Amino acid sequence: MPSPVLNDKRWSIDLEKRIQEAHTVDPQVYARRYAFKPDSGKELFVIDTPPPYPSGTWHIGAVAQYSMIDVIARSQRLLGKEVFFPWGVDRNGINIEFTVEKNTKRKMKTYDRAEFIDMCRETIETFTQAMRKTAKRVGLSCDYEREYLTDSPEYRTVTQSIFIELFKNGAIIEDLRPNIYDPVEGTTIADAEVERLSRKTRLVDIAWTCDDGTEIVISTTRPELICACGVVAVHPDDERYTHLVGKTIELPMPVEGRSTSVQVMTHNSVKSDFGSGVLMVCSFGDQNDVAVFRELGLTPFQAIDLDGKLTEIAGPFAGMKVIDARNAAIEYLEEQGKLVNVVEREQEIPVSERGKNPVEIILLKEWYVRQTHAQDRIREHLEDMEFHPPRNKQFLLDWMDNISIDWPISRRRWYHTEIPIWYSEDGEKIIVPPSGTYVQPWREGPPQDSQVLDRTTRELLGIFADMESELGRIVGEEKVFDTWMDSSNSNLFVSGYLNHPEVFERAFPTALRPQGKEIVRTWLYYTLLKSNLLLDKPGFKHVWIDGLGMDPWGRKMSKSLGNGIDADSVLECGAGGRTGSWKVKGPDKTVSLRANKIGSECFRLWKACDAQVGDDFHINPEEIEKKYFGVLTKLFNVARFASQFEIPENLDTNPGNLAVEDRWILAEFDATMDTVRQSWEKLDIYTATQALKTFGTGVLPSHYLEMVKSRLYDGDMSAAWTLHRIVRDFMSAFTPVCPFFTHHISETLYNRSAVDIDAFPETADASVALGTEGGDHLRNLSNLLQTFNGDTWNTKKEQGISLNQPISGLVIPEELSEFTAILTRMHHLE
RNA sequence: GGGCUCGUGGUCUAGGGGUUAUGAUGUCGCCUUCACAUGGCGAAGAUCGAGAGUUCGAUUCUCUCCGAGCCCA
Repeated sequence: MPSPVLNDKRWSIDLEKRIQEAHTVDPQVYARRYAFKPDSGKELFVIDTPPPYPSGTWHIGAVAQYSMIDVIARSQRLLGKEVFFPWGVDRNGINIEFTVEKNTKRKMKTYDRAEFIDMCRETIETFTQAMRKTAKRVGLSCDYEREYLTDSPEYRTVTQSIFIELFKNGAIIEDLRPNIYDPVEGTTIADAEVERLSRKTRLVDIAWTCDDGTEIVISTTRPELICACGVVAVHPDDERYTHLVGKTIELPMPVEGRSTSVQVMTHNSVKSDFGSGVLMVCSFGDQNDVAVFRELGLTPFQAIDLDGKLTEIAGPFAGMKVIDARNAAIEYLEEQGKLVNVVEREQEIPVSERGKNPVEIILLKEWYVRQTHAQDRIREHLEDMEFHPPRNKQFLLDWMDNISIDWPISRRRWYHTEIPIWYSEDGEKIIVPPSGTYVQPWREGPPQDSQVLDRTTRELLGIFADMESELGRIVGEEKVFDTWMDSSNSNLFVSGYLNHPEVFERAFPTALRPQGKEIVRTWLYYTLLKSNLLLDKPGFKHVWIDGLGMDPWGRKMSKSLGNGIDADSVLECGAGGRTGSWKVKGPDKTVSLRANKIGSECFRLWKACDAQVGDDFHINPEEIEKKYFGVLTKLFNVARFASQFEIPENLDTNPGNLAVEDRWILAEFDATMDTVRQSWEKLDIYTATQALKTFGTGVLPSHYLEMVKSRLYDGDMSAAWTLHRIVRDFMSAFTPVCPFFTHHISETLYNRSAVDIDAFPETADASVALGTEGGDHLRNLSNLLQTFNGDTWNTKKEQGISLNQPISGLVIPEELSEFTAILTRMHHLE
């Protein structure tokens, strides 16, 4: 008997790793396969890869999502597109600042700014390396040579240039507005960065006195803010207080430099059933206060400063931290006999997402991207974008419905892109660098060819070199951008904006934005906003929004729950014969999970066909192995079986003398391949993979191979041609999901790697293709054929005969008369 | 409190106004059969979360409730 060309007895993790290493060993080969070649003449397909944020370990759910982005990248190459699958790393931001602060046990602002920035860069570099290793291990076919870092001068230049562009066209403005502020980290944050935490707070009832002597009780959790009270409000329908409306009411605490009383007015937002039904409105206790101040046209007070301490209007409490001032205020009120009641209760308070610090709303002069006016236009652009799955578009629409204020983009942090502005001494003119230059105004002066603009009208006044003498002492902006200001340029950057205009022309709108649903309101929304404000275009052709990777019980993985599963442990499971085991805290008890072999190919296969895109998915290594490693084993063995038979010289040309069963399986294969091709075109990974799996582990081995085995052993070249043609094309179509597996098989058997195929395989036998009469006829017999085989196996089993023993008395159905010869031979019918 | 998802054999999952409700895994039974026992063949296993409504007909559409998750206030 001939021996198989595929040496290994079965697919293994060590084999997978060997193939993977060989795959990346030659940079030129790698580049030929995966580098972006915009001049190849093919249609461009640029993927706006989510640049991961390096922070120790990479979340396994994100790794799973990325592997699916890779499936899309590879499937688009298979369809003949020129794919740019960039590898970017998001390195700006407060996370890395926190890491350095934690490592050195020193707050950022105690450092020299330049020194701190260097420390951040060094620290993040080590994380970046680890992340790239995982990316390669899971098989991402990114163009790593063109790696971009969002903290590189090249990337930051784009951010700064876009800012200047938007400032000039009026989409970015500077204004004094109430801002959400994190006093501990000392920076403004956006709406999207606020979350809520449940904490114990004291709700205090305070007695206030009106000018007519009436005493009323007001409940509040923020007594320290009485000094910033602008108005006392009751609901217009609340008859208990009608008589008080318009009266003046005395503040129950001493204040400095402001009136000691306020008016009682009505407002619809007051909840009559909360406390006494009377509300003190302070600048600013919460977002509602902001709205009331705006609607009633009141001038806000600055009660809290940038350090989170009360200002001088707080009189005796000035200079105290908010929490100390609160305690002191309660004590004071008690002494004065104005404290009616105190209740301790659970309340959800707004905190910053990163630092978990209670946030304050304070008045600050900041930079804003105007966005409320752009919503309708963005909606129009959305019509031209295809969402996968369509229902996940709703996350975006809901968020857009809630947008009521502009986007504050300036932050008082350091490891971010600098706002590229200098101010003239009189503060009336600003200096901005020329497009394409990266500047750091906190430590350098403007380039000579910078432009001087009027700060309010944005009118161009001249060139810096000519005007330097009349500007006085120039001050560089110290503030930086919100990191989303960087991230939301990613599609522009990877498509060639500014750096490669001729590519950008063809590549924008960017072909694909793949991402998780948890960052729809930030990354996706801000990107679309930018593309709209800058170019008035939709940002993408396709938006692909995947669900989140959850623990085996469907809960979010988190350190505190102890239910995390490390990505590397899954990818390395089985390497060197080492099994994997995981201790995961379940809802009731800690569960031990075990698996012998997983690896990248099995992991990818699992993600590709375990659930449709967009749904949250449960990650359980035990199940991944149980359900999908067998699929790989099966497919490998089909190929290994085939590999022992002669491979016809010309697999591309149909020999023309095929037996009916050969033509039948080719008819079935053509239908499968048609589904696969269409699914790859629609970015439908699930359907494509399911179709391949069903064919490759089902009808092909169970029915066709059983049928033609004896012909193959007899050296029948028609059967060999059919089988090899199918195996070869199958590997090509399957390569997006399991690139190393298919690479190995196709290279070993056919001297041509499946990963190099850049045209979807053509029909092997045109006479049985989808839509032909001959093909339909054969496909219609499939069920009957498979049922007959099943019945025959069953009958043998019932009669206690082994499958290769002859059997008599079975009748082949009339419709299958064409198959009489082969079925008789297959089952040893007598 | 509001919004959006999701609830289908033990477990995971497909589907969708009329189907014997898909597939996998697990369970059980049989089979060393010349690619594969990390396998093959077969069997059992689901009142499609609960209730009401629309309909000739609902697991599918609508509503209410229950449960899970995410997001927001």
